[in-house]
Amino acid sequence: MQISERFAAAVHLLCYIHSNSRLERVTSETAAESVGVNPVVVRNIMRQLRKNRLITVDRTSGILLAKQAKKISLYDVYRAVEAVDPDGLFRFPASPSEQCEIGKVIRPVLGKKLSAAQKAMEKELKSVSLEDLQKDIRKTVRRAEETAG
Amino acid sequence: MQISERFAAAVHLLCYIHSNSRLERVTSETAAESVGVNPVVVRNIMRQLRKNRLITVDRTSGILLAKQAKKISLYDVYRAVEAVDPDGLFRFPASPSEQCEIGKVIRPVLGKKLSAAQKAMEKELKSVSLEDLQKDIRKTVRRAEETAG
DNA sequence: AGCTTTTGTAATGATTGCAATTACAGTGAA
DNA sequence: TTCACTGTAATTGCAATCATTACAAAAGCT
Repeated sequence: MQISERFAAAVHLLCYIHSNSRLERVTSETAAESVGVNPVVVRNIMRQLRKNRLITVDRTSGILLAKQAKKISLYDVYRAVEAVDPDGLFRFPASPSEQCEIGKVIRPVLGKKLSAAQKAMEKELKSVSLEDLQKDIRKTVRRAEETAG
Repeated sequence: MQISERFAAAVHLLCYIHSNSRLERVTSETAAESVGVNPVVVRNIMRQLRKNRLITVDRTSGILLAKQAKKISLYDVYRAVEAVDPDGLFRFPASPSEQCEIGKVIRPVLGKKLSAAQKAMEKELKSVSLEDLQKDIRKTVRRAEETAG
């Protein structure tokens, strides 16, 4: 099982906006080309990012970040695109036996442990900003150029 | 998105085996009833747990844990039932643009951050044993009985 | 004002993955 | 040998994801 690529696509999209919006007009077409998905997918992601005030979409300037890159965390994006279900990351069988001691209480007991695990993952996402990513991207590009050259 | 209920079902199954296998014969039928899934689902989970040496299945004694409950972690179960894809928890768009600076490097750069997040989640799963769960279950049952009077 | 570009959104379809279920062969205990 | 289970394959139904088509609405440009 995997978390929908919509999340990674949204992060890619935001990085793309961040590094390109000053140089050229960013549209759902150009972004879709970079991310490698359909333009309509980009527009749907854009809707979620806009609703969560991570980007602004404007006729003249195109698509822009709505905040500083260092103020946008991976977690913000993850929440905006609803990467995981509101019921939590881990799914449970719908109807364990009410007769069985285990069945009666497993859900809250195990649920507590699993939600701690989910929170640990989300805490990591909170610790990474778009700016951090952008720095790593530049570093990686530079290193690749040195190796090639 | 959510992680397959097969994982939670496997944990439930192991708890059920742990608390019942001394008292009565545990079969895929009785276990399926407790967990609330089809017996074939239980047998398929059993196959994975057996392959990973977490349970033994024996004609006379029925289904038993293969190790002490304190030596089985949620992570062991999570791995055994292949709760997440070998490619990792987070999915990526298949073909980002090779022309674009971002597209060229986003995958490894973002991948590193996301795999750190996944690892944080898994670390939490490693910290919880079946025995821990069993204790919480007993505690919860006891508390419910007290409240009921 | 009229044309053009792009966004916003709905609808459809293909693909995939999950879980339920049916079916049946194999195995060992009684 | 009979019976009760396990082991496993095959199928079906269903839900989620993503691609794609289609088109109305908005807003720039001439």
